[in-house]
Amino acid sequence: MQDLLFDFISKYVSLTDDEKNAIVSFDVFRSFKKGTTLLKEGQKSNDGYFVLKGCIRVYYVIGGDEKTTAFYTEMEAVTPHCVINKAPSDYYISCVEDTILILSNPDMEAEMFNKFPKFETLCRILAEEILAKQQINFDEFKTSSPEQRYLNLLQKRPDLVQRVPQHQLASYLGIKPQSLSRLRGRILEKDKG
Amino acid sequence: MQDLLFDFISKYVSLTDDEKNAIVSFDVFRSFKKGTTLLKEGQKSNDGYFVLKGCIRVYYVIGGDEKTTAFYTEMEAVTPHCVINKAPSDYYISCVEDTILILSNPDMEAEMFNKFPKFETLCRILAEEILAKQQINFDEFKTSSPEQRYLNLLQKRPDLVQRVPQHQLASYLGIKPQSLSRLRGRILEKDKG
DNA sequence: TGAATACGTTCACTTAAGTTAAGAAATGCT
DNA sequence: AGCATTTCTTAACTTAAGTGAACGTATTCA
Repeated sequence: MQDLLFDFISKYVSLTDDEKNAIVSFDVFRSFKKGTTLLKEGQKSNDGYFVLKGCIRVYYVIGGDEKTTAFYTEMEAVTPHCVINKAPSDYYISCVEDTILILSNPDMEAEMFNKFPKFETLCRILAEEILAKQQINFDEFKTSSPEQRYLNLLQKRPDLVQRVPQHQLASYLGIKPQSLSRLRGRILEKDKG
Repeated sequence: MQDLLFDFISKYVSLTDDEKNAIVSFDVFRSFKKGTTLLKEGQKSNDGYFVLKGCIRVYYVIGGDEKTTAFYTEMEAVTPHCVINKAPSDYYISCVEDTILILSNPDMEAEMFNKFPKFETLCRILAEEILAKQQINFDEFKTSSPEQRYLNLLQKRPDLVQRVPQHQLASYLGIKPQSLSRLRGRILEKDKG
């Protein structure tokens, strides 16, 4: 399991055994059952997440219903907004599947940055890379219709469409579940005709 | 002008005079006339931008027309995707107004990170903070209607609505200029009634 | 300064998403 | 296994965005 992490990191910086051991010594690997809530609205937390296996989901509760805005799957990382700005969370995070995560928090990061500056480089590069990807994602979202967004998702993250409930996918696409159903029907019709 | 930069940085890390001089020595302050194109589709570039004064705009040309996806104004920074992934740019960046920018590039950053590790900390914190803001932004976009997005923009960046042409604002809101016109009329009606 | 271009608004019409409701299918739980 | 709940789909109707066109008003620039 740890190898998954170190293989991932090796794409960005090379770690000595010392550095690897330092990570392991923090004992950050955690397993969660499907449905587990990791973060609640109103809650303060210091935990960042890196998904080793499984899928977690960010959602808001607005006017009584859930609005899903993000899914994180294997080798994706997220530091919740509430960790950055030290305020109560605006949203929930829960496990879509049985999930294995690596937890991080600012104290642990500070200690690591101090001992091994290389880790700060890693985090900077990761943040910059994720930010750039996020921007492209947002751009695509803005410049396309719900139908295009769905087709795009089928291309880019076909696994998501399988492993995630439709109604959660719908709000991820910025539409209602009924519209997603209809839209899928429309696409099937086109493929036939 | 430089003070604007150093005041901004001082919110994150404190710089010595040596460090300030190092920045200045890179001679990174640049002025551009309204309408100047900073980056073109297909072009490779290494420049990141920090807006000291003015406004720059990111847009795609899709099927012959412009889709504006971002505006950066005073004290906002952007590193184009093409700089991160070293590929030709998918989009254009141009100046909405006469603009003063600070240019950065990976070589210069590497040198600074080397001499003053504090700069890497600054960049990491900035990237993390911008990423968190961007995520909230994206979440708001996904969970609201074009009308709500416009009202939200009026609240959060009222200046933008003034300084930017309507048709550019429209695609920024994910809709057509005609729809923005109509939508604004609708809001005015409501306010009256 | 005058012609050309770009910009914003309005309108009529089309298309697609939101809403409400109902029912079928899948899932979870005891 | 059987009941309850959640999830997905369908349908009819409403609302809003997309489209194409027209028109008046800046802006640009030769």
